[in-house]
Amino acid sequence: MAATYKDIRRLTGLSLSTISKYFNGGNVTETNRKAIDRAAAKLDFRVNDYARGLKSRRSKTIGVLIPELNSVFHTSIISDVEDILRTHGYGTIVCDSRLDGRIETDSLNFLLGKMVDGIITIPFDKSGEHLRAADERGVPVVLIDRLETDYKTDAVILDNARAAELAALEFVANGHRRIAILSGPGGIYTMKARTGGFLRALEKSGIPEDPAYVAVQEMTIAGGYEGAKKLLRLPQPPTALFCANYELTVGAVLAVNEAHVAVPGGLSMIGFDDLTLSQIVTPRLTIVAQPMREIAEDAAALMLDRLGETPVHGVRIIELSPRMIRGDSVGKLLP
Amino acid sequence: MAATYKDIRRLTGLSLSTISKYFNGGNVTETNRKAIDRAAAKLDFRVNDYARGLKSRRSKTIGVLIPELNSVFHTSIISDVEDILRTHGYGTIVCDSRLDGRIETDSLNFLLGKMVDGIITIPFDKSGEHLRAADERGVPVVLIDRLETDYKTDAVILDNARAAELAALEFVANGHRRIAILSGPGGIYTMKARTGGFLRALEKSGIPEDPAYVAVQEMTIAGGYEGAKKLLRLPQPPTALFCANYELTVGAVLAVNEAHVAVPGGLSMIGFDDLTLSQIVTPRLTIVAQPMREIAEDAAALMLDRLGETPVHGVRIIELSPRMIRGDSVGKLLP
DNA sequence: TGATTTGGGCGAAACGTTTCTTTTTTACAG
DNA sequence: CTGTAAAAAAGAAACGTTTCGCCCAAATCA
Repeated sequence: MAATYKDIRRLTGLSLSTISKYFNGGNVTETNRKAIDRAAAKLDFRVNDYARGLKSRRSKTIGVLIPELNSVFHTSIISDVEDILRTHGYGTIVCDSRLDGRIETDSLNFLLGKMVDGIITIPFDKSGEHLRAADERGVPVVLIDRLETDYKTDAVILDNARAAELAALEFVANGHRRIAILSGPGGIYTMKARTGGFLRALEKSGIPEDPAYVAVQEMTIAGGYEGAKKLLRLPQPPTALFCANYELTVGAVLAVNEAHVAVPGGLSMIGFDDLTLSQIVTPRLTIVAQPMREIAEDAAALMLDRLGETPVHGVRIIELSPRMIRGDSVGKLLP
Repeated sequence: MAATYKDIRRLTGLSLSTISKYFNGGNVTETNRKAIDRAAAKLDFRVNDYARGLKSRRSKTIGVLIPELNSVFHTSIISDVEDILRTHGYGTIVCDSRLDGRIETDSLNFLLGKMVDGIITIPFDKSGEHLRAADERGVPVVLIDRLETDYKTDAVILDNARAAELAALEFVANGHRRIAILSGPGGIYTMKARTGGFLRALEKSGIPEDPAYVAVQEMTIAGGYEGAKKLLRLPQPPTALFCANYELTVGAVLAVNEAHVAVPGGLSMIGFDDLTLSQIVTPRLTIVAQPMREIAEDAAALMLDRLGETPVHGVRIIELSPRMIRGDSVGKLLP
């Protein structure tokens, strides 16, 4: 049976309010502090979060809602966010929506039921309608990676167009003209922005859009593999390939390796996200990297701000800049 | 402001107990059912989990504690477990211990504070000491993938020795003698069991242990990559390589591809876990597979059993059998 | 030294449910 | 119709905290 304040009162003779004050960081005389500590240790006491949450309407917990647990980018960011929030005394509850809008709504409500103080999410639903429930309850929401069409709130995102542009310009600067992009469904915020930015950059460089060089696949390793295979099989295969996210990059690398296409001799490649793969593959992959640590830090900071005493006005959207990390996977094409 | 039973009482004239009964699946007259439904909809009412948890000491929530979010095997299993529990009315809270024993203990206490009804964990700490806290609170624990040395409780694990044996025998049957294993630290339950099983099987087949052919690395893609490189650089490189987990397999495939070693011509390979990679790589990888869905189902079932009315006696450990999925990555070595 | 501030301590009333007990209604057999 | 058993509704007391207003003693000031 779990111990309560009453048990501590029994052992110390102090009042419940004093005990409560102590466990909430209030001031208590040295004598009482020791007495409570001793009693708590003896009883293996732990504050009952439910009673506390019921009364105070705060849980010191942040809900984290992401589309799937199987995306390395997502889980990396989330892990960092967790670490930061932990140092500020906040626990985190992670839910994944399994790429299902209904589950996403359910999970959000589950989190609200758990009285989370805030919600950090990489949204899946394209409208953000489900997030209104948080709003109505006064629970702040911070978006990561993607904006919603109908729901405006704090967010930290990448300058996706710029990221894709970096890749496009690198290819162009090296003399490439047959440049392909391997991307995800246009319904996904990031994919749309990256594909758009990529094609616009090419166009500005005088390379018209060629639909054959735009491969759209599921954002999975398998999708990347399929997409790359398809591009390689074209009668006029591209000389350069940009992969618009991490999973697509991994899949493409596998396909290219397997087809014994030399990189960069036979194909120049630029991947996405500075995660394991790009760090170990040879030749070292040139990648467009997101400042992942910074994303996590900014998201956590936005949330902690909202949770602070002083009210924050308006909506703050932080757009971070990508940077290119040059490896040896882009070759110069002689005219 | 969130609505409460009292608001529903105001709209329906019913008593709190009737309303409570209804929201807990009790019987209520048709008229009242409708009235409550209408009021709840109008008020956007949702039961307050904290009040409910405080009173009933149950949360309809299962805590899930895993070492890291970045392991595909872990997150796949967890996703399945979540799905199953969801259909039984249980929510899940996922925590990861970031491969840190102290965080693991903290997270466990966090979960207990959230009044989880049970804990499903892939433990990281080798003793399981931290799990006693759950015991003391009467919260059932189910282990997945790994057993603990000092804490006995329900678990579902793989017959790891058998899994490794399958691989070893396959190599032997194809005439291989220079057989290597790429494994993880001996401190990890699964790695120890797999390495042990592998070496014992070889020994029984008359192939003595050769330390040079046992590569121990961190269980990451980078670790697998390093380990495989090292093995390939040996003066007498192995003709066959078994990778003892998924991340190691991915890393090894990358290294082998990159070194332009033909599979199975130059090296026969057997990987671990039936996840994306093995499904898409060419030549199709022979793998030792865990019945992942079954693991998830059994773990969920063990937990639901403990949560049921009828008390369950003793400790149940389910050991599942691995199976081999033959691809084209193991070649016959002529004598 | 008496008046005033300061701050720890106390008691009691919530918070929104569940649950046990008691009362009322309903259904139905006699 | 009446009497009775069963079902449904009502009433009231928790659950373990936080928080508000108040009291008191010690410290500070004039």
